[in-house]
Amino acid sequence: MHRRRGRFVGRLRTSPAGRGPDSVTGVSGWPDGRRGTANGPSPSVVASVVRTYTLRPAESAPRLALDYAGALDPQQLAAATAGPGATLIVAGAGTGKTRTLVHRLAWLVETGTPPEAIALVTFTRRAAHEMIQRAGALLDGRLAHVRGGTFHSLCADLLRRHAPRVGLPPRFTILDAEDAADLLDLLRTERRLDRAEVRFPRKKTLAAVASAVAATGRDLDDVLADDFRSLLRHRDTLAELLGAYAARKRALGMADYDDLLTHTLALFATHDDVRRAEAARLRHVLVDEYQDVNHAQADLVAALSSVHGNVTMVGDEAQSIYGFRGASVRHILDVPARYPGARVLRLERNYRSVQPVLDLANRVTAGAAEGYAKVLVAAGTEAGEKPAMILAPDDDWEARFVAQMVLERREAGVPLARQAVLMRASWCSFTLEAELSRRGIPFVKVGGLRLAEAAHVKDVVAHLRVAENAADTVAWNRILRLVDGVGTATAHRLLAWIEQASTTGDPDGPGQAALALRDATVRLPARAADGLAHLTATLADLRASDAPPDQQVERLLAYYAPLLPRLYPDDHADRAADLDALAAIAARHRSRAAFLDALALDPLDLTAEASDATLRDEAPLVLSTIHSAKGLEFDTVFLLHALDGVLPHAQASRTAGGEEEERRLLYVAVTRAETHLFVSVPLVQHARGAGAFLSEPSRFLSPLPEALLEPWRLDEAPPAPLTESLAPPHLPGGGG
DNA sequence: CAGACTTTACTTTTT
DNA sequence: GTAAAGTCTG
Repeated sequence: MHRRRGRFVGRLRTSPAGRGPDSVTGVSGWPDGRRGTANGPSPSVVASVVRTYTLRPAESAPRLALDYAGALDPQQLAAATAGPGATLIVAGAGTGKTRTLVHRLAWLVETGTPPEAIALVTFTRRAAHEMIQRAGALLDGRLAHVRGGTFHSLCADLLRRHAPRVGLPPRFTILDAEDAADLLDLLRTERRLDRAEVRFPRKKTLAAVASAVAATGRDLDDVLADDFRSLLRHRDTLAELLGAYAARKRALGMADYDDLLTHTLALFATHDDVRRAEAARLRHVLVDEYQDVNHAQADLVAALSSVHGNVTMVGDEAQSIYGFRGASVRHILDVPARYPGARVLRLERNYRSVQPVLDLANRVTAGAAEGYAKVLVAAGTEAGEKPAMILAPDDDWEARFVAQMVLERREAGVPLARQAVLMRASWCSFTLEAELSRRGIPFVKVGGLRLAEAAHVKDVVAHLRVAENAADTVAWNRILRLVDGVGTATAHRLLAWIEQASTTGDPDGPGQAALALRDATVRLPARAADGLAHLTATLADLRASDAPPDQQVERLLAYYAPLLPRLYPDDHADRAADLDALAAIAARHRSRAAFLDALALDPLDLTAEASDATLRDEAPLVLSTIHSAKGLEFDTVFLLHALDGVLPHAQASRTAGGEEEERRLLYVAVTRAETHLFVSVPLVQHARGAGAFLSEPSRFLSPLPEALLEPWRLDEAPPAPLTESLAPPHLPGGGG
């Protein structure tokens, strides 16, 4: 296909002035008269045929398995079948973005792009899987070989193949956010900053600063001036500390999440042959949720598409909600400048929601400081019900209302899995979770604390990591402290020695001496001798083992499980059960290294496992943070705790643009709903200490737009504990 | 010096 | 209600 790129005709609309929602700028991205040949054979194919040959009408050749025009509306069709070059698809909420992308995948493959030469880049592995699965259903099997994954997993794969070129061992460790903070804490302590006279920022803050620098490409001074004003006084100390952090990670073969991106960029910058080879493997790059890319990710997209120049970016600047992670809408707005000649197509018809839901969504964005031109209009004709604002006395009432309404909707024919409860922060659903359990309503919780982040799981994983990379002092630090008789002092002495042993030459291979703590010059407490011997024997077994990962976990548990009662006296039994589940998950991976990568890059793997039991029963209700619900849709949506201070979060107004991002978050939540939306406000919040305080509804919803959001008051007899189980469910008073 | 115990300060979203 | 930092005891 060597058709000339379409002229840049469409443009991003960022101000309310201008064309109405009906304008079809998307289709006009095709130069006039070109549309009819979109699917036709390319001139080069025709030229290679020697015999005289009569072309069939362009519409029917080449024969495509799918009826794209029948399955898509004109804007979607233009997007799915756009020609080569750069294409930006601006897809408003609910406009069939996934449908369009899936058809685009199919179309690319049908028109000759090998599936394995297509990269589908998303922010969560779940999104990639879902899309490839849906595409697979369209074009049986052929799309399974599309390379789908997150930016981070893509970079991790690439770096494993080229690690030495950026100064990393091939078995480098991937540090998750907590590990990164732990390493920074180690450096902080080494420098005695914990005893400094002026309070020095804590490890989490340090990690946030480091990440802001890496993800946004700004220098430390700018980051401090913009986002961490209070830390300006520590500027020099921070600069030194961050330098040491980078050096230490490199010396010990560790990479944090941001390093995966920036090392890949550095690899491309210093090894142009690698960039060319990698980019040449990809005939087409598709990026979902482009409004949420950060500086490094935008550069990666450009690099990965730098040979063939075929890149499709999909996004909606009204749904940008990852500013805290370095994302900026600037990148999506800059696409026309960065990719001269890029097509900008728009999807504007909302197929998801009934109009009353969209009216509320439009109202939320109407109050934005920056105007959004988007006015969502429902494509369907179903009238729909007005969203409800539940004025609940407190979160106990809120929980009972939601549980009851969930059951009511279920009776009305909406399966649990088609309903979702969304919240700003993970804790907002604690009361509801108890209520759901009490009523036997199965649910899965997405987002928030994960099993992979639980202390006992991290303990086990740390052992595997040491077996994989004996220089991984973050993991060493963790597992040494688990040994009875080893505390901070001994651990630090050992760590220093391990670092030295693993960075200097080692005749038995890197880290062997460290692994066995052999020849350690460190004085060890006699009490710890047994424990350490047991530990090193276990590690040596693991190190030498190429048994499947689940067997390695079993071997490890023989050592670790007996420690549980001492480490976690209160709930060691529950934790032991988690670890059995972990072994089962390990069985799904082909090697220890693959298992460790998956754990670092795709922690959702574990929560999915936890839900297996409930899946056998009935597909469960979905509880999710708004962030994790991005891209999903549900018949019925409940939004919990729509309170000022929660949404917008009290902390959000501290950074520039923080509050506007919270508004977009509310917009994302509202636009997940297809037919029914319940926004609830527990008016009395229980304070942590004694007492309670009155809260206000979210400022984005006040004054309460009663024309768009119908107030409901709950009316219910107080539960009578003794007869509760006999009483039929009592309906809350509807209508206000 | 390890580890239990006490006090104090926070408490978002995720790869 | 938790996590980090500080205090005490064997």
